[in-house]
Amino acid sequence: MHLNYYFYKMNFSHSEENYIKNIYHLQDESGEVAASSLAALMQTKAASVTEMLKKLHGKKIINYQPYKSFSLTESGLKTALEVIRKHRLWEYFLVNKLGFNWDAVHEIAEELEHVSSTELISRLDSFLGNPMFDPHGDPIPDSKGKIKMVKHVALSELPLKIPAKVSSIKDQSASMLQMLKHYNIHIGSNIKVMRKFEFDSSIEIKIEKGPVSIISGQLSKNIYCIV
Amino acid sequence: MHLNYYFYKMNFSHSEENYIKNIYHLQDESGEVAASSLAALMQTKAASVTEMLKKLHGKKIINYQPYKSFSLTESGLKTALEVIRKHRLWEYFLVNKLGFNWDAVHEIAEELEHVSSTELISRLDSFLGNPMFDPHGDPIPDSKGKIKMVKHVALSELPLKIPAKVSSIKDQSASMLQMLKHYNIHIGSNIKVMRKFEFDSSIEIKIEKGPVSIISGQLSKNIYCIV
DNA sequence: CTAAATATTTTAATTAATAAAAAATATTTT
DNA sequence: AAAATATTTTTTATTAATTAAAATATTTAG
Repeated sequence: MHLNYYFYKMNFSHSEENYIKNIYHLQDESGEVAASSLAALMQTKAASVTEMLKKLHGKKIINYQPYKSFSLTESGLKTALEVIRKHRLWEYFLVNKLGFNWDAVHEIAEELEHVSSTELISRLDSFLGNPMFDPHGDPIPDSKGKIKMVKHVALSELPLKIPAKVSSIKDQSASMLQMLKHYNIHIGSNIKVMRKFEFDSSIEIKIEKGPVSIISGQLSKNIYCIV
Repeated sequence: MHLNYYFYKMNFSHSEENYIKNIYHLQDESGEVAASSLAALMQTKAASVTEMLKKLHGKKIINYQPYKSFSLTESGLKTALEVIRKHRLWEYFLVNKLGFNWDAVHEIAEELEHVSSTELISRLDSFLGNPMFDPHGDPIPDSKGKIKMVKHVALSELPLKIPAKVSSIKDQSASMLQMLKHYNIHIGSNIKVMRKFEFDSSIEIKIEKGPVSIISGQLSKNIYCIV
C-alpha cells in the first residue's frame, strides 16, 4: 500500500487533473466552490461531481464536508498550479515556437498538460526562456507554484486615459476574433480609453501607433487588460 | 453511427496505438506476427492479445484469421507509421531542443506520441527542420508515412575496412552507456572494423579522428551501423 | 500418421474509471 | 414552516482493459 510520504509524487488521472484545475479556476474567482458551479463548468451532472469530490477528499486534495462548498487544500493548490503551469507553457511553445495562432492552441494544450514528466516541463520552461505569461496573457506559475497575481480589468471598467495592455479575451468565438482583427486589437496591444458614451456604453479607444476607434459596450466587456 | 469514410480520421486509444506500433515493429523484423511474440513484447497474456486482435481486426487494422499469424493492413501500417513518426519527432525534440540525453527520452516520448493533433506534428516537424533520423539513429517516417529503409548491421557483422556510421545501440543499459563513453563511441560516429579475432570474437575498430581500439564480441553485437 | 506439446481462442469473471437517473436528504429561500 | 433548490446516496450502466481456466486448433516429434 502506497502512503503519501511528503516526497512521494502522487499521480492523478486526466479526469482528476481536469477537476482539480477547474476547481482552481472557480476558487480563484470567488474563494469557495459549489458543486453546482463545477458541474456547470465541466458540463456534467451534480452526481458525477459528488463522486469525484469524495475521491479528491480521500486524496487530501480538497477541504470538503458534505453539502458544503469546498476549496483546494495546500496540496490541491500545488497540483492545480502544476497542471496550469504545464498548460500555459505548452501554449507558449505552440504559439511562439510552432507558430500557431493563439486562439488555436487551447485544445492541444489540454492534451499536453497531462504528460507527466516534471523534468520535461522544467526543461521546456528553460527552453522558452522562463516566460511569465501565456499567449492569452495569463500568468504562468513558476516551478514552485508561484504565480503573478495579475488583475485583469475589462476595457469597459478601465479609467479614462490610463495606459493598459490587452491581456486576454473572454469570448473567444470566431465572430469575436473577426471583430478584433477588424480593430487590429490583439494580446499585447497598448491601449487607452479616451471617452465613454453613456447612451449605449460604447467607448472611444486609442490603440498605440493606431487609430482612434469606437467599440461597443459588449465588445469592451470582453476585452481584458493589465494596467 | 460513425462509418469509416475514407476522409474520416479514426481515433485510437493509447492501448490500441501501442499494440499497433508493436505489431509494426515485429512485422518489420519478420513479415508476420504471432500472438505469442506480441504478448511477450508487450508483457501481457495471450488472452489479452487475442481480445485486442479481434478489436483491431474489426477496425480493419490487421489481416487476421483465428489461430493464424497476422499482419497490418494498409490502413494499419499507415497508423503505425503515424505513431512512430510522432514518437521519433518528439525524441528528436527532447534531445536536440531540450537537451535531454538520448537514453532518457523514450519514456517521455511514449506519452507524447499519443497526443492526437496532426497539425501539431506537422508544425513540430518543420520546426525541427524535417529530421530524417531520431536520436537513436532510427528513421523518422514523413507525413505520408514514407520511411527510409535503413539496414542496421551489427558491428560484429560488418565486413573489414568498410566505413560505417553508428546508428543505434541495442542494449541501452547504464553499463553499456558507460562502455560507449569509455570508447568514445556515440550515435553518428564514423567507424571501420580493421581486424576480427576468431578466438574470442573481439574486433579491432578504428573510430574516425580517434584511436584504434579492441572491443569485445558482446559489445560489438550491440552496436548497430548504417553502411 | 498419431500422440503429445504448444499456441490460440473462448468463456466467464474481474477491475477500474467514469457517468448519471432516480430517490433521499440537507440547506436555503420565501 | 413550507417550498424551492442543492447535494448526496443508491443503483444502474458503460467502456476499456485484463486474465484465469477451459476448450479448441495447430504444430512437432516420435
